[in-house]
Amino acid sequence: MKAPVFALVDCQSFYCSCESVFEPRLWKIPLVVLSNNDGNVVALNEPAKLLGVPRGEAFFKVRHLVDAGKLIARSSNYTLYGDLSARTMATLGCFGSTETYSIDEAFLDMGHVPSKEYNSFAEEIRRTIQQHVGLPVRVGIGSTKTLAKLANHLAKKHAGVYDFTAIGDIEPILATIPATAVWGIGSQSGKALAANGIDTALQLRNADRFWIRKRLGVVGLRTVLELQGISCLPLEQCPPARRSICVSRSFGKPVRSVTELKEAVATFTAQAAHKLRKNGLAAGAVTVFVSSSRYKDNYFSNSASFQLLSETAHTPKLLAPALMLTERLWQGDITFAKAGVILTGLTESESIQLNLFEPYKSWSDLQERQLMETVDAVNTRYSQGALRLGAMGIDQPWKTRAQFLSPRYTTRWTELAIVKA
DNA sequence: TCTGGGGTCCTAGGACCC
DNA sequence: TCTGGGGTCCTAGGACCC
Repeated sequence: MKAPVFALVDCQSFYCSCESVFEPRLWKIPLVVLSNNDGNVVALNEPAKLLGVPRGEAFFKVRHLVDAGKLIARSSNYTLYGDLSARTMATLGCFGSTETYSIDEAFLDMGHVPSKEYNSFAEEIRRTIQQHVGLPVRVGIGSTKTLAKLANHLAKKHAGVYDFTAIGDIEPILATIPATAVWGIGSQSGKALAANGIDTALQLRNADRFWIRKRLGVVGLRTVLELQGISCLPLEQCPPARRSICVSRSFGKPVRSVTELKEAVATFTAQAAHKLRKNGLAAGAVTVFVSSSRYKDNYFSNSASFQLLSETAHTPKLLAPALMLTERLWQGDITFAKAGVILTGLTESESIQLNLFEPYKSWSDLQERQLMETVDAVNTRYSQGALRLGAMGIDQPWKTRAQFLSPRYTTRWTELAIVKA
């Protein structure tokens, strides 16, 4: 069998690029995209990096640059990014078998491409995605996923394409890369490695396997083997079933009343239930978590779960326990900054096990489904929350800030870009 | 004043079983 | 005082990813 070869294709400064596709002046000027609640900087384009803004910086610390006209900020517009991501993945799918790894990255099986053509193939991918979607992508190629990821990292400094398989001896290159730049080596593992004199990707590749196994577990061992060119992670073409669905938000302003906390949890529950139905799933348990601000003294966080009698995707059936849990978690002396809802115990909604102790009423099950289908259809047609439960509130004073939101150019007729000629 | 969200996997430890 | 071996399942917490 032919040894595998992987490409890792990722979009350059994905969120910023999505914003720039529909507002081309942004390609050339410093741009940042903010997290939910306009909290911190999650993406920067090249000009913004040159300005010295660090990723993850709290927005209020760089706000003066925006006020001075030196920096443009956008709230995150996940509707837009999700749609451009889907278009990018669809285009990439024309080049071979793919595994979507994140909103802006995918692995591609290169097995069917003659090795002499890797480079031109990668260039063709870049040209095509640029033409079809308008997004710049980079391609890294390697004999394992970990090496392909590392090659992609190098592609940032090599005109967009980097191919490890074209290089006879990669050791001198690995010696220039910090171990923490390797996929799977985070800050904690990085510390453990550094304490044992392992600072570079080359040292990691040559580290003692038994020590790695003991210190970093099987995941760490796999990383080392992959660096050695031994492929341990196959291309996953069918993503495994989701195990959980989570909707959580920081509040736009502090929440002190149980009414507001319940409104927020009700809203998150409805959103999570909508996601559930979109995926054809039903949930067996609901978890609610709440917390105060991490950045203040007396940080408080707590969570509680409720096991349902049988799996459901019916919003009111998920809402009742969620609200009950919220009342239990609320404390009068706490200022809440964030809450969330997690649905677990997910199963395909077509294969729900009936519960022996719960009355079975097929007509009401059918009615419930039809009701939810109608609600989803109305909300898709108009906007999420157009049709909602009273428990979600009207004014929603706690709702997330998004002061710099761009239009949903590709998914709303009313928000289409207008071209003046 | 203002500091994100949504996932997965692994491991260790406890409960429980024969 | 001495007190087996092996397995499963569940959960909480940690680490990682983007």
